Amino acid sequence: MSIAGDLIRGHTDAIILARLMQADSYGYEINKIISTLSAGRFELKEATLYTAFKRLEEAGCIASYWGDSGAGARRRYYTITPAGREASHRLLGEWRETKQIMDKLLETEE
Amino acid sequence: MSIAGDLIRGHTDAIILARLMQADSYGYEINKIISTLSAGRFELKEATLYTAFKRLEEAGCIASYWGDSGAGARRRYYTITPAGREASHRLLGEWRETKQIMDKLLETEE
DNA sequence: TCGAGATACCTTGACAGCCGAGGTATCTTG
DNA sequence: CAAGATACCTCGGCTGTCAAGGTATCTCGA
Repeated sequence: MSIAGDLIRGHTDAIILARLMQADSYGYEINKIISTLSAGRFELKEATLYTAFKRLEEAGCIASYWGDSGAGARRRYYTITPAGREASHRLLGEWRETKQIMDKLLETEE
Repeated sequence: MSIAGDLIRGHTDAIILARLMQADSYGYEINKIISTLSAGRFELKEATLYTAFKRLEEAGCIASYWGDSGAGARRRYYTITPAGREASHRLLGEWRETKQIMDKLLETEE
């Protein structure tokens, strides 16, 4: 991975929820979307992803159901809950704030 | 802290090195500068900060020396090394990349 | 003079998230 | 029927954060 995992640590939930705001999805697909959108530079490891799913489901942010697979093994789909939408919105706000502050702290030449 | 620590996890080193690129400094001061520049929304805890100093010194990115204090207790000043400058530059690049990718992953409305 | 408060540094142990490694099951295709 | 893609899951180690607690120095006011 070109970008160290710790750089996205703490953003994992935000990324997953943002995906589920678009549409229901499942682990394997979310992983590929992230990889595609980031041109391969972000890559959530499976263990990380499933840990996050479990965490988010326990927190009531997402719910899951077994769905049909077009091809391949069975899929566990995740859908976002109202609490998840709220969390997603909050996390997006936090990201924007983080971005501003980090820029202030790192970009010293104006 | 309004911004969870995990959000800046992985950026701590970059923040510290960026500070030391400006001038030699010491723990207590760096902490206050970060707090000030972020309007109190980022706040590295002391334990975190000193852990980071130790890590960066062992990695050869910074060096330290005891300096005079104008008022108060003795201070351990840190200065950035050539390796630290390199690391700082690299981390800044990674931050810019992270920012772009995160925006792609989170900001869905164009 | 002496105690409070600011300055300043440091360590320990608990905790949480990331991930390497390994495992299971299903479906398609040759 | 074997190989490879799809798809899910767990365990254990590692690393960074932080609450809590500790030490020492200096200033200033009562």
